[in-house]
Amino acid sequence: MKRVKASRSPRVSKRARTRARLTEAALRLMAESGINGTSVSEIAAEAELANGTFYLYFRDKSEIVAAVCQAVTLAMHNEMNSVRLSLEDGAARVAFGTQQFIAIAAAEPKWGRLLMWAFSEYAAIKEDVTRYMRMDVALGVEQGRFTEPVDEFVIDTLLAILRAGISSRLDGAGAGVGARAAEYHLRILGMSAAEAHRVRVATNKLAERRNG
Amino acid sequence: MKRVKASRSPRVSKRARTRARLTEAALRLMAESGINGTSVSEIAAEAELANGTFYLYFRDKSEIVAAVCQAVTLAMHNEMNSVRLSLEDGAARVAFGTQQFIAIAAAEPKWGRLLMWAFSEYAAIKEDVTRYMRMDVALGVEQGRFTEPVDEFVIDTLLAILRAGISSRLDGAGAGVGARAAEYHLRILGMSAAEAHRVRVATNKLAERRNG
Amino acid sequence: MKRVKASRSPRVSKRARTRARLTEAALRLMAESGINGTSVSEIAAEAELANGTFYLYFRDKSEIVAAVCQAVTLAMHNEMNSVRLSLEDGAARVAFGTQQFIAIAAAEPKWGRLLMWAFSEYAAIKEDVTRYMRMDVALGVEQGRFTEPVDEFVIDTLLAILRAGISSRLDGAGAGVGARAAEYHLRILGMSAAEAHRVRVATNKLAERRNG
Amino acid sequence: MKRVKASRSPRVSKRARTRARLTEAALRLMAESGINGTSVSEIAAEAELANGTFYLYFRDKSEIVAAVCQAVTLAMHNEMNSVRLSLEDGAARVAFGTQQFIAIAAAEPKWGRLLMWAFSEYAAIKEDVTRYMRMDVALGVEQGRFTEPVDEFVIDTLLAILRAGISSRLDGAGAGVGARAAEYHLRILGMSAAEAHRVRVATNKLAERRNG
DNA sequence: TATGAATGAGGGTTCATTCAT
DNA sequence: AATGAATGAACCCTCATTCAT
Repeated sequence: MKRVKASRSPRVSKRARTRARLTEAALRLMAESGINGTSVSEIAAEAELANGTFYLYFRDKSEIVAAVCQAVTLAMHNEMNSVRLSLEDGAARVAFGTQQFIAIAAAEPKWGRLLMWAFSEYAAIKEDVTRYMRMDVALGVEQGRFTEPVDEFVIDTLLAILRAGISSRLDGAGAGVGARAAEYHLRILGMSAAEAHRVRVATNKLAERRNG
Repeated sequence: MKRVKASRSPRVSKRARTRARLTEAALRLMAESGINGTSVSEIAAEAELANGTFYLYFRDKSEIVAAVCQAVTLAMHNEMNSVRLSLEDGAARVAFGTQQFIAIAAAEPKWGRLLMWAFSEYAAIKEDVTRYMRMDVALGVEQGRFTEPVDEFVIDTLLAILRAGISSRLDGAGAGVGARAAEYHLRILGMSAAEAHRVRVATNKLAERRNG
Repeated sequence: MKRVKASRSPRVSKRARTRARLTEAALRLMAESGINGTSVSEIAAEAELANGTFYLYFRDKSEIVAAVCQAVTLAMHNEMNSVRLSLEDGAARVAFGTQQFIAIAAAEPKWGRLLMWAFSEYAAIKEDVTRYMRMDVALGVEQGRFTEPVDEFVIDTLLAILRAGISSRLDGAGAGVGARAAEYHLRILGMSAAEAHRVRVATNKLAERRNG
Repeated sequence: MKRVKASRSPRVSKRARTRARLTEAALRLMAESGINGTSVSEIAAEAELANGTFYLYFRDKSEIVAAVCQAVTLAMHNEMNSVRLSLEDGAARVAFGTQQFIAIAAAEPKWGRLLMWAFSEYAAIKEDVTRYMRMDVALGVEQGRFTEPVDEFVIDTLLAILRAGISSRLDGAGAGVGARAAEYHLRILGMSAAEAHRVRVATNKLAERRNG
């Protein structure tokens, strides 16, 4: 099981460790039961801390929600960054990022499920998730790979598709869904279905080589 | 002794009027604060009724949620049906339906906002909303207008885009968003951006003629 | 199924018939779910009457409880009176009455169950049930059949045993329980176990003859 | 960090004290108004605590009911155990136990009244109360003191008599009722009235000697 | 006589948050 | 830094009873 914040190394202060325990506890519970479905007391209990201790680390419940969501998206970005940033083609980056993001959410369902809840119950998640997406799309636009003028609504659409992909996979759909979401992203950005398919397949091969 | 038509306002029974008052109150409040964010007492108060009266009309809170959501989607479908069903081309129907659905949600923001909340907090809404969508897509597929194989994930994707469109408009985006969402739908279903654009524009002209 | 108040004969006014419908409905429901577990609205619904109609026949809920309990105990007394009153020996009457009361409660479980609830939730039932008991015991005392001085506590004890007997039978115990309760009654009143047994057996034979 | 013994009143933890306050409040109120007739809010108020505090100590209302009933029956058993267990004759034990149980219920009317309600509204009380009774009866049977075959119905009958005895005393009857209930128990178990009387009187003398 | 809509107090329960220790 | 007891408002829901028609 991956930890959002690992390392009990002496480097990390006790305060930070306790905070991490709370964050991890919250992640476990919120992935299971949703954000509104998880109470502060439950989080404290899961972290083996007293009720009131929670408030020494977070001003209120919303603050830990933000922390958990940031931690998760950060971890997911980190997982995909090394390969993703090595791709020079913006279209390839978009394709890879989408696929990978969904794959990670499926491989680490706690993260995926938390995201799903967060999309519903914590609006600010949008910023965290779209950060990488905006960069890749902007790169592709700059490179003339996309014909669609890029604005907020395009990003919203891409995000909506990403979300649908994660949801599908968590409900049991196969990995193909990730590939399709990637192609849909490219189509939204103006590529034809055929072109999008070609890019996505090529990206996969490239990514495998970099990964292996 | 039941009276068939004896009340001062013979059109609607008192029971029906009170029920409507509750449903409308619920719609107003839920559009504003969400489904979970609206309490039964608030609904009763907004309808100027006593707390317990609510339960003479709905078995529990979930029942009024269902009632409100169905009422809204039904109303929206009715608003768009006459023109939509007159279109013979499946692609045109998809384009028109999407655009129109978003337009209605924007014109009647209570409805739109309720839908947004329902997407998050009332899973069953999906069935109500996708009903027309499935029909139009199926028609287009039958007519060979779409190349994308249609399965649950495609529908989920279309729904996600629809949702993004409504959300954008409620946040102040202009009517162009509806048109774009329509084109995105067609792109997802396999059409190129250019083709999608052509179909959508043609559909709009046709629809205007039918409407006026 | 026996009716507490039968006869829809023209003799009986409509008012009385409606009242009876409410009483019977209440009996059915209260036997099933207890007195506190049965709401006024449920009673009205079961009687196919409107909610408010109830209050045209009973001042409040407690009044129908009393009515139902009286009706049931009256019916039970009537069922056993013809044979019981023909017995001249007070001890025989006690034995027969006890046995018969339990037998009736078992044969008409609605009645039995109502009584069990009433014992718990409607103190006044005691008067209704002990009426016959007091008479029979007094007769036996007068005849010198019982040595135990009779006071309220003896009656309470006999009632408690009767109740235990009904409860047992409703829980599935066989008819033997009624016979034993009868003997226990006689023992409480001062007879030895052997004597009590003899009287009870003789009474049974006698009663059968009168019955057949 | 848990402190083993640091509070100003080291004897009992604050938690235990608050729990006791709730239990005692519940006992007071339930003795007065019955179990169903006592609300959680009333208990909290009587204990001078906030409504929600109750749920830090009991999962739900049923839990405090069980706790109160167990506490009462346990206390009553403890009060009578030292003498009762010193009696070697099963019949004496039954006689003493019954008398004593009723005497305690009368001396501590809160306990008695709670029991009366519990008999009606909390079925599980039967097990708690009959525990000692079953042991004593079994002992007497083993010793050949009782001729009545012992089964569930006999126990139910004994319990019913015990209950009648407590009820009588709470309604103002004198201590004689306890003695009579004891004799009735023996009669039910097969002893003649005279024998039962003898045993009971002898037991009383013995018990007084042990007590004094 | 009958209806049935309406009331509103009260029930059990949850939970984010505070605070004395 | 940590505890955990305590708070109290809010939530959903039930029901005996009233009243205009």
